[in-house]
Amino acid sequence: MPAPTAPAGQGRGRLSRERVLGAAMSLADAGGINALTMRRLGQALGVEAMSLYKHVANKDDLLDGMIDMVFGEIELPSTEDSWHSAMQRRAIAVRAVLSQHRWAVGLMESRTSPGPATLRHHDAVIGCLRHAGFSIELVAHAYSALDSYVYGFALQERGLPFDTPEESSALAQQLLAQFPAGEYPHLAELTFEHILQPGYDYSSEFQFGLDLILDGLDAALHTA
Amino acid sequence: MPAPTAPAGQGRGRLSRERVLGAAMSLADAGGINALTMRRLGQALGVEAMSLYKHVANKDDLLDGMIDMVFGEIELPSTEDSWHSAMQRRAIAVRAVLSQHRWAVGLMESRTSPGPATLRHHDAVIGCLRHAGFSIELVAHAYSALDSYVYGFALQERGLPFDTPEESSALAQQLLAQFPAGEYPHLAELTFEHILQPGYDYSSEFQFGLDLILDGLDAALHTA
DNA sequence: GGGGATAGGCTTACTTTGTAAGGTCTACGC
DNA sequence: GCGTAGACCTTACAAAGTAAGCCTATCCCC
Repeated sequence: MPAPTAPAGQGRGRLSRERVLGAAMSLADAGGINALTMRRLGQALGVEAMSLYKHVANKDDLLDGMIDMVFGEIELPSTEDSWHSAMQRRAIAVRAVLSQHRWAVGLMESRTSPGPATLRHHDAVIGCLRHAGFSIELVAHAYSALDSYVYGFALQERGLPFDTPEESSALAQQLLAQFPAGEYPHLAELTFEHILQPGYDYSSEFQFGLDLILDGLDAALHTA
Repeated sequence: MPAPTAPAGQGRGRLSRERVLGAAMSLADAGGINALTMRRLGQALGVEAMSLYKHVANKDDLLDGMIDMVFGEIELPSTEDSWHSAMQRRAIAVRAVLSQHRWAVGLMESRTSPGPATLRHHDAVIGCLRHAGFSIELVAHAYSALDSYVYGFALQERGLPFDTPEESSALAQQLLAQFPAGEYPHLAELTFEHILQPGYDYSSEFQFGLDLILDGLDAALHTA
């Protein structure tokens, strides 16, 4: 009686897998993956925790769905660009998405049942490289190298204590101050003379390594 | 009265931070990070869970200690080799350690208080590169690129459902069989014609990407 | 040697988590 | 009108981390 018909609008309407996944992502984005509990998720949706189980099988299924949604946010590489720029754009897009959803990198590991968006994504990337003349073997090499780098970079970025360079450098300074003078000279040098310099931003390191890999693949493609 | 003096031998003697950390690593190695609970850890040491708190501040501290122990297992790069082979050896060593302690990659992220072994390790790597003539900036580039790759690779490796190629391929086959024929043609091609081929082993992909990065650094060093 | 301090281990108990089992209510087809 | 199905709720339990406080053996100083 209170609820009219709730024509699938925005707010209080019926639950659905999509709404559950979306709310779960918001929660995790805001408070980290540990802030995502079934009870809190229910609360965010105005519902009891157990009601969620009508829409996801269990928490693992929820996490699987979230990962697939993350992949869904990544634009598929087009086969119209050169493979080089397509892969560059994709790498940047993946990193962007992973740094927006910091919880995602840590999950990729254990989830072993890829969803449709994930599979579509992989298929498109492989297709792009095959299109450009990569042998199957070289595709495997390339994909492994690129993804390892991108995921690893995201992992490191997420390890940083805070988001802005200012906060980060404050923390590094405090950390360095703690350990015995002269104990780690090279680490200290790098920190003081580079990382703590104004304007340093770890995220700008991404491009360097990416170019290394892309250029190397270029060479491999042409000598093959 | 029952315990004689227990002269710090091997088994039932007193606890210590080292013994606790060691047992925690064994538990995590054997059953994954989720198998590591304070109660089970206590049980493994013949002790109640709460007793552990005399030796570690809390579970986070325990995890920090474990990570530092992992770093402690990695041989420090010597400055006697060429930087190229020293970095190659180090990368391989890191990967080996991370694949022996699969739980470790997933933790690196969130831990932000490095222990002494970790700091020593970083210092030695940076020192090795500086010794070889890398500018501070290039050291930062190089370290970021190498570690991103190594960690990312370890992350992907750990995502694989099972350890042996046989198990893995069985699973891939089963997975592929599930999705609609022709839906993901490139992914299917790569899987059937490469990954499922006898003798394929993902771990051998490591070297390819590593060489890409090392060779690229070589070039960067010489053009600088 | 005696006495008190200390440290390492134990007991108990509370909170938070995922989720199993089953109840209730609402809407809709006959 | 009534029964059936699906969505949501209530209750309950096991497992986790850990706070608080107890118990006892060891060790140190007089």
